[in-house]
This record gives sequence, structure tokens and C-alpha cells, in this order.
Amino acid sequence: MRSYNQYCAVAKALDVIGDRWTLLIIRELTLRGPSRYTDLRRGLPGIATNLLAERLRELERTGILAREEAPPPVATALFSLTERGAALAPVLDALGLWGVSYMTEGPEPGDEFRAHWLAWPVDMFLRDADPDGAPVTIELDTGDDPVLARLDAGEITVQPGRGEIADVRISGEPHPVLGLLTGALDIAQARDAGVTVEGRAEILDRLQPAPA
Amino acid sequence: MRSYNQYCAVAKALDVIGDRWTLLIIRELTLRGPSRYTDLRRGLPGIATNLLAERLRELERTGILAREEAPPPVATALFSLTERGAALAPVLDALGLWGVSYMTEGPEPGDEFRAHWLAWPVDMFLRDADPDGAPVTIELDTGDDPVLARLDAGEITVQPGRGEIADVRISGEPHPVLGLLTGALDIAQARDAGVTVEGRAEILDRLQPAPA
DNA sequence: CCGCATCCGGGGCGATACTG
DNA sequence: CAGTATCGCCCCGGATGCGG
Repeated sequence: MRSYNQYCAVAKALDVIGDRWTLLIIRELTLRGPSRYTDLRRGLPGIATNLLAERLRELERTGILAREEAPPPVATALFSLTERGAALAPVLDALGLWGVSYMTEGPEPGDEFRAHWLAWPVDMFLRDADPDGAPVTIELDTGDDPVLARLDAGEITVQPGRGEIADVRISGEPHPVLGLLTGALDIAQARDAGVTVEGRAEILDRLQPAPA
Repeated sequence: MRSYNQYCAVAKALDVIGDRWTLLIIRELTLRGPSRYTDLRRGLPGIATNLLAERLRELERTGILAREEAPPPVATALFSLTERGAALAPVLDALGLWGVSYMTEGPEPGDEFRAHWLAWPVDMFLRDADPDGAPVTIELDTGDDPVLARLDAGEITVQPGRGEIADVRISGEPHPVLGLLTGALDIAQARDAGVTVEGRAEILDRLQPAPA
């Protein structure tokens, strides 16, 4: 991107990551870890393939990510964040916490959704009401790849769920699932909105709205 | 800007503030408070006038800032952040702290500078080594409008200096002034780089590199 | 002087097609 | 699967004009 030519920390940061799609690419690598080109494409609906390729080239040049030629069993390149790239997590967090307010009304027409994007709403809205309880996992199934929300020692984390068996499984459209998680909907209301809850539903009582 | 059409908190945030120049406009309003159009222009060297006008219109429409028609004595409009706009401060902080690493080598050819942009480097690099000491002020004079760094109760804040008399005054080129503040240069080295220190220079001993 | 609006050239972006 | 190639368009940058 064209430089702002300002000797200012914010402007210098934007010189590097201010291009369109750039921060969303870093979002994918932050949430999903080292990823293949095709996985990045799936997590970035709407991006043009040439733009993704060009951004990856530029981000490699500026030391934000690294391209690793994976060993023969995989036989494809993996893109992963460098230390400098991973240090952008606080930027994503601040943006995500600010942007969550735009999600409460539900998706706009044409919006795409991937379950792992729930990381920020969950982090924003939820706490574990029973920090001393046993670790439990909640599978969230909203159409694409399922993700697991883990409650452990009072912390809630969201990560791609790789075939693990969860204690409770929630499936349905993104907006009512989010509503159920945040407490905007109770289980009965969520069912009316097409959400199904399987397994130990009482675990959901451990989800507590985060303090404002 | 064109929407990413992703039901994701980060993408929704970027839909609103992802346009070029937008976050820098919010930077100016955050650092300087309610500002006139011309003051914004001075703090945003390189921006085209039509772009500034268009961004201000759009940011007003999305509820990030408000235009106040100032009473007759001023006879000009003031732009100020709304609550939602002010809530972007953590985003600027995260970006600024990440971007500071690009400033240590000094400005690139053609870089413009405004003293109030020092807020992030100071916040990043400095602590008050004598939290119980009396409040003191340091005037930083780097060519444009001077700013005041206040040390009070262990906190360091940077704000535009409005005619106040400071305990010590540092003037010179931005990079060596920054070097002196951060401890990369001692006073003798800074003088060699054209920096002048007037007043109670011993106050600078209270500046302590921030813990990594 | 302040606060824009208008015009125009160039480049970044978006969509699709194509290839090893 | 992992990109490259191409093309139209719109956003951006820079200059100028202009009413209050």
C-alpha cells in the first residue's frame, strides 16, 4: 500500500496492515494457526484469489507471516504467523470487541459466516460462572466446520474442533446460537429459532454474561 | 467502503473504520479533542481535502463523530468523537504499540511529523521512576505545536501544550528527541544530534524505560 | 481564511477465466 | 490444489475553484 509518510506509530502500523483484506488474513491465521492457501480462501469468503496471493506475498516480505514448505506427507505450503505477526493479536482483539456491537442485530443479507469467528463474541459476552467446575466442552455447529468452546478454570476459549467429543452440542443458525450463548435467548426461544441442543444442556447454565 | 459481508466482529469493525485515512482521522480527534476542519488537515499531512470531507460525512453518518455548530464567538464547526468513536481508543492503542517498533530507526525520507503523535512512543517506552515525586511537566518542541508530557503519580500522559510553563523544555528533531526520551541517547549524545535541553534537566532522570 | 465541491489521471480492487 | 492472467471499475490522490 502507499505509505502515509507520517512518522507516527499508528500510521506506520497502517502502512503495513492497512490494506484491504490484510487484517482478515491475519485473523484467519491467528484463529486457525498455520493454514494452507485453500483453507485461507474458505475462511475469507469474498476475497479474489489474486488478492489473496498478492497479500500473502507482501505479508511474507514484511515479516508478518512465513511460508513453510511442508514435508512430503502434506506436500503443500503452510502459511503461519511470525512472532511479529502474532503480536497483532491485541489489535484484532480490540477491533473485535468494538465490532461485536454490530453483530447483535443479526447478519445482514448476503453475510457469510464461519463458526470460528465466534471467538470474539464469546470472549466479549461470556464468563464461566463456575470456575472450580470440571472442564467441559461445548460444540458449536452452525453449518460449516464445528468449533469447540472450552470452559476450564474460569476461562473460555474457542478453537476449531478436531473430532473431539463434546459434553453438549448446539447447532442452528449463527444468530440464534449466538443469542443462546449470550443469554439474549433462553433454550425454549432458541429452539423456536431452529436451534437444537444435544447432550448435557445444564452446562449452559455455567455461561454467564460478562460484566459490562 | 464496500462491506466484507462477513458476520464477524472484526470484519464488521473494518466495514466501518477500514477505509484509508479513517483511523488516522479518529487518531487526531482522540489525541486533540474536538477539532476544526483545518486543524484536522494540519494533523493529517498528505490527505486530499475532498477525502477528508467525505470521511467526515461518512463517520458522522455511522455515528463515530458528531459535528457541532459552535456558537458565534467561534463561528465554525467542531468535529468531536461520539461515545462509540471514543471507544476506538483501545484499537488505536493496540495499533500504536505494535507500530512503535517501526519508529526506532528514525523517519523515512519524506515523513511528516507532529509532536502529539509522540503519545504512543512515550506510553510504550517510558515510566515514571519516582511515582511519589512532585508532578512535573516536560515540554517537547519538535518544530510544530509543542506538547506537554506530564509526570504525575507515576503516570505519564502526553497532551497538546496550551501555553503552560514547563519544568524542562526539550527541542530538536523528532528522532533524537525520541531517542533522548527513551534512553537510546544520553543528554550529551542528544546535544550532538542538535537537541537542546532547557530548565531542570535532572527531571529527565525520572524517565525510566518501560518493562518489556 | 475556512470548508468544502468538482474534475481528472492512475492504481488498487473485484470478478472471472485459465493453468501447472 | 495453488495459484496466474486479464479486464473493467471505482476509489484514491492531486489540483483547482468557489461561496461564506
